[in-house]
Parts: sequence; C-alpha cells; structure tokens
Amino acid sequence: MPQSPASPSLKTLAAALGVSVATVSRVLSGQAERYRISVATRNRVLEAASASGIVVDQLARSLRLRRTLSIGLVIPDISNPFFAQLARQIERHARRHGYSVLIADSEEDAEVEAQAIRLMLSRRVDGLILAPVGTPATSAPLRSLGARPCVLVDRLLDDPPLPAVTSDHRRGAEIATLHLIERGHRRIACVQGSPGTFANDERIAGWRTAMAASGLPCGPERVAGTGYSIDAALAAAHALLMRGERPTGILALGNVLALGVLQAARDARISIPDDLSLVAFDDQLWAAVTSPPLTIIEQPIEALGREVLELLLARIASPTGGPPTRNILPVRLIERGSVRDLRPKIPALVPISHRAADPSDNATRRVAAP
Amino acid sequence: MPQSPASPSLKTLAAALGVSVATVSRVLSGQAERYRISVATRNRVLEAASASGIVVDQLARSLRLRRTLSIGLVIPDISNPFFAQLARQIERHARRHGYSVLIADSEEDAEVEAQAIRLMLSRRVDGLILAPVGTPATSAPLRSLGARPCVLVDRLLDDPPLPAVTSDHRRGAEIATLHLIERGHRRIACVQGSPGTFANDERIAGWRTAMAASGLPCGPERVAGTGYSIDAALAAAHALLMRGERPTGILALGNVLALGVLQAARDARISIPDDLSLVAFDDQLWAAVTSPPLTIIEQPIEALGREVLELLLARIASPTGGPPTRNILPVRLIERGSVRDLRPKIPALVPISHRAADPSDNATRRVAAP
DNA sequence: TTGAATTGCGCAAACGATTGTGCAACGCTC
DNA sequence: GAGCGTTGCACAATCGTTTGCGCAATTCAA
Repeated sequence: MPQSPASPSLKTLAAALGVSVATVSRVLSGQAERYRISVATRNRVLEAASASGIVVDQLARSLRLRRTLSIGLVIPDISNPFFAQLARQIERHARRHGYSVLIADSEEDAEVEAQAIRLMLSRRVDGLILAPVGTPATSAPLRSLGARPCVLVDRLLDDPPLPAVTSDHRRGAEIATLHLIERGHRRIACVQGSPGTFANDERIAGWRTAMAASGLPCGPERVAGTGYSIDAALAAAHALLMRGERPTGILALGNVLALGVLQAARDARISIPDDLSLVAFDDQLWAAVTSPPLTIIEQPIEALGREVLELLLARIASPTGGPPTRNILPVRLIERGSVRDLRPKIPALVPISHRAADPSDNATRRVAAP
Repeated sequence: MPQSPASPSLKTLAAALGVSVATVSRVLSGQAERYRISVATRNRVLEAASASGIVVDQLARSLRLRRTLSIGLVIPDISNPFFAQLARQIERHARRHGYSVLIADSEEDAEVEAQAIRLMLSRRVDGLILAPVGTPATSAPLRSLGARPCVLVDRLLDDPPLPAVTSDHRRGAEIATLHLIERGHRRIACVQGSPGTFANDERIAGWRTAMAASGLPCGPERVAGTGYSIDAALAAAHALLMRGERPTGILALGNVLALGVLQAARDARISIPDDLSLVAFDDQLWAAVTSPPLTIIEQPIEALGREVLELLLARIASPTGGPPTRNILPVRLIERGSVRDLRPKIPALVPISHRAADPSDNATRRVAAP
C-alpha cells in the first residue's frame, strides 16, 4: 500500500524513535500500561505520532485481529427515501460505535443481491444488515453466511431463521382502514406496489383484516397495482377509479404510489378529499405540503435504524444460539387533510374527535420464531 | 478472522488437494497460465473451490497488493434526495468496475467530515469522493490526503486544487431567471438555503447576472433564507411575500426550500401560479405531481455520479501531475405549471414558444485551474 | 547416452500491525 | 556480593494471500 508522505507506518515511526514496532503499536492502541511501556517512552511515541499525523493501517490490524470493525449494508435502492433515511440512521449509529459502513445497492434484483452478499463476505465485514429484495426468496445466498451475524430489516424470513427488525405494516394498514371506516367510508380500495414483497403483503393483509371485521367487501377487485413506480400506481388508480364501483377511499401502500394516485385523480378531475379520500404510507417532507396535505402512516425510521444496528452489534459481541429476535416496531397515523369525513353532521351532539393510533395497541411486538 | 464453516481459506483447500497455497492462489486469481500451472491441477483447484464455496479473503489480498479496490464516499446527508441519488449512481458504477463503496455521512459538520476522511484513509481506500460540507472550508483535513486520489463533487476548491465535477448551478439560475423575465416577470426574488455553500452562492450569482443584464433590481432585500430546511424557507418566503414589494416570481434554490415556499403561499392564501410564480431547483418525483406541477431546474445526477467516479478511477489508475480536471455539467429547465405568463395576450400575433435550455449554452465546461 | 531446454510446481519472503514470551538491566534485601 | 523481584522493552510468530526464484522431473535433440 503506497504510503502518502503525510502518513508514515508504525515501522518508520519506530525507526525514527529508536524503539521497536511492537512498542509503537502498544502505545497507539492504548495498551501502554498493559504492556508496561514506560511513561517517558509512551509520551515520546504519542508526540511523534501526533506530529506526523500517522494513520494506522486498519487493514493490517483487521487481518491480525480477525475483525474489521465494519458492517455491510445491502439495500434494494439507495435513492428510495425510506432506505436513504434508514441508511443514514444506520451509518450514524454505526460510526458512534466505531464501525464503518460498506454499502451496496441490490437494484431490487436477487442476483445482484447475492453478489453483494458474497462481496461483503469477502471483505470480512463483522456483520451484515440486509433489506432483502422482494422476490424471489433470498435464502440460498444467506446460507453462505454461516455463523457470520446478519440481521434483516423490513423483512422476516423463516429459513434461515434470522433476527429481524420491521415496522408493523399489517397494523398500519389496519389503522388506516379503520380510520376511513370510522369516517363513514365503506368502499375502500388499495393501490399496491409489488405483490409478494413483505411490506406490501402485510399491508394488504391488514387492510383485509379491518375490512372483514367490519363486514365490508375486500376481494381482489379492490386491489390494483403490479409494481412500485408512479406509472404503475397511476394505472392501478385509474383502473380503480374508472371501472366498477368507485371507492370513496384509497390506501396507497407507499409514498411513490401516492403520487400515482394523486396524478390519476387529477387526470380524472377527481378532487381530494372531496371526491376521494387518500391515506398514504411512509412520510415524506412533501406529503405535508401538498394540496391537500396527506394523511399518512408513518414508520419509525430512526428507531428502525437504531434497533437493527444494536441487534447486529449484540450478535457480533455475543453470538447466541437461541431463537432469533424479531422486533416489530409500532407505526402511527398522522392525520392531515386528505381524508373526508363522510358521516352525517349532527350538530352539537357528537364531538368530532381526532384519534391517533392508541399507544397500547402498538407496543413493540417480539415475535417468537416459528 | 473466524472462518465460517462455509468459507475455508486457501490453506485448507491446498491441504485438501495436496498442493501448495501458492498454487491455489495462482489458480483462483486467474493466473494459472502465467505461472504455468498444469490444466489438470488448475481444474482440480477450480472444482474444489466451487464445491467448497470459498470466499477469498479480500483483506489479506489488499494488504499484499497494497490496493483495496474500494472507494470512500463522504457526503453531507445520505437521506437528502440529491445525495441519495448520487450515492446510488456512484455505488452502481463502482460495483461494475469491481470497486466497493465505503460510505460516511458528514452530518453537514466540518469536524465530522474531517473524522470521516481520516477514517477512510485508515481503511486505505484507493480513492475518495467528497461532497464537502458548505462551511467552513475543508482544506485542512484534505492535506492529509497527500497523493491519495480525491475528487470533489458539487464543489470547487482552490486550495488544495482538486479535480471536481459539479453542475452549472450559476447557469441554472440564469436560465430560471430568464425564463421568468421572458414571461413578463420583473420582481423576481430568491429563497436560499445556507449562504456560503457552493451551490447556493453560485445560484445567487446566476440570478444576479440575469437580473442585472435585464436592468432589474437584484439587491439583498430580494434574497431571503438562512438554512436548508422547510422551516427556514417558510420564514424566508413569508418575509418576501409580506414585507416590501411582493415578488411576482420566486426561485427556490432547492427542492426542500420549494416546499417551504409552497407552505408560505398556502398560509398567505396566495395561489401558485396565479398570484406567484415559482421555479424550484432539483427534480423530485413529487414535484411533477403537486398542484400545480413545478417548473424546475434539473441536475444531471446520473451523469454526475458516472463522471465523478470515472474521474476518480482515472486518477487511481494513472496519477497525473497536471492541473486538476474540473467538469461543470449542464443543467436544464423542465417547464411544468408553476410559472404564469404575465405578458399581455396578443391573439395570433406572437406564437407562444416553449424554450428549454439551449444545448449550445450548456456544453460541459472544462474550467482551467486558477 | 548426454546435455540442454522446458514444465510445473513449492519455498520463502513480503505486506503492516498485534501479542506472548524471554531476557537484560536495575533495584532491593539479606 | 549474591539472589530475587521488578521494570521495560525487543524478538519472533501470527494473520491470509501473493509472487520471485530455485529446483526436481521430464522431454527433446544431437
């Protein structure tokens, strides 16, 4: 490794000081006392190191220590706002724990993801955080992880059983659906992203649970969408709005999908929320500023990032043979202006109440492994 | 480094095959022919390697080769849509060139940035891509780079003179301002982010150039804003709209700032574009879907990412002593619905023309170092 | 058959930092 | 002065892969 003039090695520093490389190493790694280096020598080394601006070669350290103090982060799309924010939280928390983050974008492709995982292994990351692509299942490349710690985010897998942290997507959709139902909506449809992906399917299931519990129709004709893009959502919303019974409310199961719904509504000269109510998933800055500002289900991204990292660090520090931990974090509804109250106005009889998600319904759920 | 059961070392493979570690290394690194390994031995090694799923230790390789095949990427905020998209482009292109990306978030803080740079150096990245924080200047920690290749993105620095790739922010603001002027606007103001940051100052300068060239007022009372957030932009827009002569058009010098302007307009019951025209900088999916869809100045993020990476790879492959390359990439205006035409309607006399940025005005500018 | 050329490896040193152990020097006690 | 204990290092091996060079075995040509 070519050393720049500004960064000598321990060897050059030792030669300049007339001590051994071992002594320099012990001082710089904070182990002078343990190895009985004298205070005088220690100070000489520290002064020389400070003056030279030495940067210890982490490669050599890692090889000797068999530990890199780095983690791998493999996510489907770095520019997706959810993953971008998640990456930020993970990177910041990792750095505070002395870890570096090696990032890879799996491009929503299982083959790219498999390659990214192998690459992380070759770089001997101490652990891996993986947000798996939706389909197909990614268990095969995960087997090559062996005993190397890995934590999933935004996904649960049964085989191999890995620890995971996700948001309670199902509950989020239930809350959103009940929010509409409580405001008089009976025809509630879903604009979904990619069927088969964890978050998507959980949200569909939550919508179904709430609809069924209220005796409302929740058949497949009320779900539209084939992919996670504005265009796909536009077509899906168009189909829902133009064919069959028009819904009074729509759940857009992602913020990009909400944009498609907004576009479709505008194209069809349908006013939100007057003619159609909308609840979107995952908050973005713009969602609070649109006209109208959107009622959304918000994920706790900061907590997600923090918990997934801490779960991984715990695994790195102390591998455990027990069942994998799975944290399902609560989501919450943020009410803004995109849902119309369809209930008849009864003056001064029933107070209009604003109900957010009840905290007792949303405690972190720890799920036992199957 | 603990080897998982699924990943033996070259040593274990060599022992199992009855050959030396050197032979296994030569075969797996694709150098069997160069080192005259027989076809029979080569095939034996390849089969055993495939069967065992061996993952070569990149750490050891890097130490021996003095090359990590990794690059460092230090950006001010991973979750900022611009940087998230830039990171995605860089990561994808890097991967295709066989490089991994080590990412760090400088949290818009010069001290964090300095630490991130040192961390990258300790990990012996082959090169560094740096999007410097705005203020203060970051030249001090850059000196510790020595001869290690570094390319700036979204910033130019004179000392040390480093190669850089940026968008033509100045020209972008000129185009936006002229766009408004050509549509009859005479009172054009700016909502800025953090003064002193490169993009911000370039955009202000471009606005001034266009305003001065048209003999229009461009004093400091027409510029408001102290930071890059919705709240700061909201306050700035409020000041511009409520005090003094109300502008007919506003440049929001970033998409987050545009959200603040939209909010301020709604609060003041000012309709866009009827009462106030708006041009925003940096496209986002939502900007095309808002009501009205926003006219924006778009940066070529894909090209930025690609060019900065290729410039860095060229520097890694062949350090050059000449003046640093600086690529200023053209931006373009995308006209949507947030700009009102204030010109008097003269029926059938003057064809209403839609003018995008003229390509000849926007060829990549290569700027000589000062 | 002999000598030269070719083939196909293995050995050992390198990369830079870490760490167990041994040893020289010194100080203290009897 | 001799013996013991303490201090403060340096030496050498380790980590896993790469690569220059030497050498044994084989082949070819005279």
